[in-house]
Amino acid sequence: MDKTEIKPAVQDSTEQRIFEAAHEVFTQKGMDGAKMQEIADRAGINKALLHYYYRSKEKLYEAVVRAVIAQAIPMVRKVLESDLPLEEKITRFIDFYIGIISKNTFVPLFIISEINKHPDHFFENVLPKELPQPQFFFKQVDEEIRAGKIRPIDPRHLIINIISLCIFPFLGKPLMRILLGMTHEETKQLLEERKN
Amino acid sequence: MDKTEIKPAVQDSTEQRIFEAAHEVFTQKGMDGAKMQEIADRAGINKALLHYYYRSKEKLYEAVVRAVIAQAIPMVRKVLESDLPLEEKITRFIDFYIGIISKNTFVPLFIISEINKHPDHFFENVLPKELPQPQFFFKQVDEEIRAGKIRPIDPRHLIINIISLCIFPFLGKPLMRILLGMTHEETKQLLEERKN
DNA sequence: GTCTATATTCCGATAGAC
DNA sequence: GTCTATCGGAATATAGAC
Repeated sequence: MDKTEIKPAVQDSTEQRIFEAAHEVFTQKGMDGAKMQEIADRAGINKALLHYYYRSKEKLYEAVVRAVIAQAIPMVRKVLESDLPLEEKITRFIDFYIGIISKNTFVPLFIISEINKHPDHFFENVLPKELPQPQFFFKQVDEEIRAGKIRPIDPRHLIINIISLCIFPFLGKPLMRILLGMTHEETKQLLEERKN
Repeated sequence: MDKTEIKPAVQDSTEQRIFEAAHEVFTQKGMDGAKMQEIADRAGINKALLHYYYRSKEKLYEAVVRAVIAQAIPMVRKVLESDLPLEEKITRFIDFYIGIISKNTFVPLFIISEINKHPDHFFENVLPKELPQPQFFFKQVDEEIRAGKIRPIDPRHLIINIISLCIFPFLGKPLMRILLGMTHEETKQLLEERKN
């Protein structure tokens, strides 16, 4: 028991706190909008420490992006690669996904935005080793179509449809609120309802 | 014919060129990512001139936002307020919308992103005088449900669904391309197909 | 490891000549 | 109206004391 350092998964080390603060700020404001000062403030430490742990803003950003991607990929794989029956699979995915995203509203917009603005960061540096394999999902859809269980559809469109209907309502929440003239409460409730 | 200045709608004045350059840069990079230098470069003029025509970066940004909103609002009104039969209305909207957005990929993401990052700019300064009125649309949907023409659905969800399915595929295009392992060409073709 | 102070870079904005 | 040159502030990054 004389380890000099305990290394539990959840540790309140400075590095950890910095990372969490950076995660918040970057996902909400993007690479350009994020300021090192704000990150330092939220972490309750000094600007200089940011550079001590992560050499530069860019490196810190990369760490966050990597974490965000690492969290997102398994969710997608889960849909594409599990061998549950299609409908069940989709239902589960939607439940699971809407749960996550409700608590983490900024992440999807962050991913989409930053891919557009800084494609290099995503594709040169932070690309995950193992991309999801959609082939299995394609095959499954084809089978269910042949069995007459679902109407004929290009499986890629099906995926896009599902993802669109799950993600966009959250992305566009503020916009919709204005268009439909709703209060925050109504908006929140409406999104809850969508699990149908 | 001795007017000192001709004032056609499409004029290649410096102010016009600045605005167009600003429109490109702001919609692609957002308020924070956009740099005055880049706007000047694209307009083929000097940084100082930007300030001559538009006093500040913020003012220039506002001008762009105003234009973007002014262009977007009528599109939404068209769906919500015209008195075509519902299905026809939706079909037309989709055609029309996908046409526009294909040429103007960045605008929707710009709107959604900037609303999240700078709500003040959108809601304090640039709010359009006249918001679309969804009530008419709601009523129409109700009627068609009662007539048994469409299955029962909260009209707000219907709107959200339509918009999601139209907009998100473009927002998420780069993401989808990676997930599904497609080439640019395949992606483009897939989006074309979606008018179904 | 953590801080203060300072260097460095970048960018929006202004002054002033033409 | 348009340019060059420069100011001033903000933000990233480093030096160095503790």
